[in-house]
Amino acid sequence: MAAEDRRLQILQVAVSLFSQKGFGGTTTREIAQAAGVSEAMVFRHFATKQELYAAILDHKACSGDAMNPELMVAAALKQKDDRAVFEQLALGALDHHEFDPEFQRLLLHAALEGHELAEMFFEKFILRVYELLGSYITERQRDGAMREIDPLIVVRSFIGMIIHHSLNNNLWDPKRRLLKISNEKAAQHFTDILLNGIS
Amino acid sequence: MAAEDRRLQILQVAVSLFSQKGFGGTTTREIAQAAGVSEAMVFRHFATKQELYAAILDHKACSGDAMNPELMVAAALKQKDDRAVFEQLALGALDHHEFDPEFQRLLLHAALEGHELAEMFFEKFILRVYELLGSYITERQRDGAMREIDPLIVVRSFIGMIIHHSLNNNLWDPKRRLLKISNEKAAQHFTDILLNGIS
DNA sequence: GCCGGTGGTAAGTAAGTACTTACTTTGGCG
DNA sequence: CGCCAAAGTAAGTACTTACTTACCACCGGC
Repeated sequence: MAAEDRRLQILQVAVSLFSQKGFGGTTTREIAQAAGVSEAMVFRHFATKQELYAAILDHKACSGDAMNPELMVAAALKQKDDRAVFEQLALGALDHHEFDPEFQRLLLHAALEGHELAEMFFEKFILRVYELLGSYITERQRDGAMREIDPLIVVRSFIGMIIHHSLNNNLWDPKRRLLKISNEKAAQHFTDILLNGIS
Repeated sequence: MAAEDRRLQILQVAVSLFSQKGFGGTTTREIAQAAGVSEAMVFRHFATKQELYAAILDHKACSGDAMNPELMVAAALKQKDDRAVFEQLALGALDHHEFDPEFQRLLLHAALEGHELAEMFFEKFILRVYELLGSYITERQRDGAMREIDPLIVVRSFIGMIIHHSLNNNLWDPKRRLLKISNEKAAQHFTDILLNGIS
């Protein structure tokens, strides 16, 4: 097997294990076993367990497709289509979290363990979403389309609905005992409540 | 030192460590050291590390003061004072999470690790909040005070705002770089957005 | 005064743990 | 073919881990 492929395979196997059991809860032997190689191979590709962990977070958080909020709603932003802006953003996030639940778990583990890449994700993504949405809301307030209220509180409310909904689906209630609803409907209703709430 | 006191002391020290570094990331030696005793004392009071962990989750999640949502808003519920119902609930949760940030971290760790007590917390608390708020909203919809919309979605939206705000403050943004706001103001604004959103 | 139980420890043990070393297999190329 | 580097491994090493054992010191009551 080619080195590059093996490296990627180990990485993917490790993603799954780390997301399930965290950094401290996963052993290098488990990773090697799951990849079907000896431990020595793991350490040939990643000098230390930490380096493997960092490579994973890097791979997941940075080489992102849905990691660019501006692109996702650029059209709606220009048209000042409030509903489209919020609904598309919500749907994008919900779909991403449903398609790749490991991502959210990994990120949570990293944040709880205080890994620097969790902070990096915060700065490179969350901060930008707040800025993007915040300034859009400010603009719409000046237009008279939304009432006066701290835009950051609005953003927090909206992001809260979305993230918490994903967290519920992925972590607390994977069987959907509390609430079973499509991402489309969720995005629509969250947007509905928010836009009504600040109009 | 009396046995009961020592037990409690070890428990509290372990709470702090587990909440910081999780189950796998905390060693029994660290716990003993932090409590100022030998490891043997830890194992005299708790047969295994697992048992200590379970005792902690039990202690935190069950012997709860703010663990009874009905009591907190009983008066407001009877008076059908919507604003008071939601605002008091929000403020109670926000204050609790601010006063005891370890609780949220511990719970998250437990949920990520798939500990049974996380599920128990879900059933004994979250489920009940959904039922309580859900049925209240249904009632108010019949009264014509709120528009027709799945009450569970409303509950999820509101809980989402609250939990995500606490999670932000405790985990992602302890320095409050994104949003610095008192719990009172947060509870007020979240309630504001929600009630306007569903009126 | 000494005795038993309670609170406490120093010094283990066996089974991991991350990581290494010294060695074997394999596949592609002149 | 013969060669050799890259892919791969078995069997370590040094250390940590959860958990034990065998032993001490205090102290109230007879």
